[in-house]
Amino acid sequence: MERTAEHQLKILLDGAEDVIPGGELERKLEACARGERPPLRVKFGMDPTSPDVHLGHTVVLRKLREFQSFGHTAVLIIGGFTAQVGDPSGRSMARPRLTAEEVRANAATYLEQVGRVLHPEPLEVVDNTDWLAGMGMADVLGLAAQATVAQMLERADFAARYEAGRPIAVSELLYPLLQGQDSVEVRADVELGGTDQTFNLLVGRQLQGAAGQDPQVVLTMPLIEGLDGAAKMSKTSGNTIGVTEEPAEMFGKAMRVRDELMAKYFRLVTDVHPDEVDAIAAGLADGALHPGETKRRLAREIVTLYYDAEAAAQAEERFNAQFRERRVPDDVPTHELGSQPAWPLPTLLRDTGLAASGSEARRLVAQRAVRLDGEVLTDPVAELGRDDLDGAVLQVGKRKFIRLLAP
RNA sequence: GGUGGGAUGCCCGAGUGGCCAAAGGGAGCGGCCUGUAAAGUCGCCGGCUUACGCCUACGAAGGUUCGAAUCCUUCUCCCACCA
Repeated sequence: MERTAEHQLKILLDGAEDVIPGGELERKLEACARGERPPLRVKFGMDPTSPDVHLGHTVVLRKLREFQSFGHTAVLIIGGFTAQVGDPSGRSMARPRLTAEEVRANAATYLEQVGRVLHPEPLEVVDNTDWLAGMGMADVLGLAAQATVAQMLERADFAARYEAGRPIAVSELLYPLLQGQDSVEVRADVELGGTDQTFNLLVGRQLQGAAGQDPQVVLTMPLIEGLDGAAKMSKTSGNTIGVTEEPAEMFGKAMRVRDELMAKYFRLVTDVHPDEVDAIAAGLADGALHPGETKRRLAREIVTLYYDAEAAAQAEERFNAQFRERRVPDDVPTHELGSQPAWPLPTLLRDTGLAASGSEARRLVAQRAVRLDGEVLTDPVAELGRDDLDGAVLQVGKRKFIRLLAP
């Protein structure tokens, strides 16, 4: 066990939203430090429904990683069973039910991506299909008897829907219990989750207590807003920065983070030391730090985390060239022209994917958004000959470029 | 089981026979501004077409009508209230 319990606690609580019950984590850490108990088993569960890991996920994953750094065991639970049954949560009653095959494939992709954040060990990966799939009706009823309807209705999500008269499937009431059962099965000492998971995590405590186990400590992390600055980062909101995105893409997206969220991003998704994050926040507040430059730092930190400092520097250079100096980047994707002698502009825009349809292409031209080698094209019906096009860069808006090549 | 309400473009939501490719808002896209932030501002926002215009579209299928998102019939799905 590395470092003192006190030191661990300070790091582990940094950025956290809530620890329940207060003081309990400290006691467990101290017991470990004194060698009275083995390293903590820290649980984190995910549904393998969408395997794209983004910075929102990393807020919790990075916290899990910190536990690993202190020698504690990360217990990653793949919700294979849940994914196959189909979680009818929220409005999306049509949540996909995945087959065992899809679950396996998603889980593999997911693990590969999670591996970019977590340490390879100490790490346990388990699938809750192993214990949930085999439960009989009697087991289920026994589990269901451990919580009351009134208790379930306290969950914010359920309460709001019940109040509004919107449907709540009976099966939904069981989900928190299944998740709690996971905690019992893996004998979790701590469970991590976003603040929206608080209720479910607490159910785990309850079930563990009933099973005679020492209930897990619940440690919740804040939800981080996505690039739109409004909704929490999620694939459905389309406001994510994915951990597998290319450096340039990652850097560019990071530059779109709202000013007000910068400090939060520094704190939750980068390795910048907490004390320095405080300094950055203060600098931004009193104007000592330039927001644009600070955001460049943020973008660098993020890219460095998933690639390296060199990739980050390149991404920044490219970014500056493109947006500060308005130069055409030199590594733009190419498009092979066909064999005909000339192309109508709308057709060209559509074929290259720069416009979704001919109609949109015409609109873009009318709005002076289309350039060929930097020259604005204004004639929506222009016929462009292959000699004019070969090697030229076709551009739409500020950030879409295609280099045209004749065969 | 009974009664009533509803299904409109990516989302929300107006529209109860022609002026409806369908108000308004949001999202999105583009111009200006700029730090690819926010805010602001102007424009676009079903498809095909240089254009005239044509096609597809208001849950599904039929029907009435010169003409239907709007009326009728059947069907599917959702919701509320009562039991």
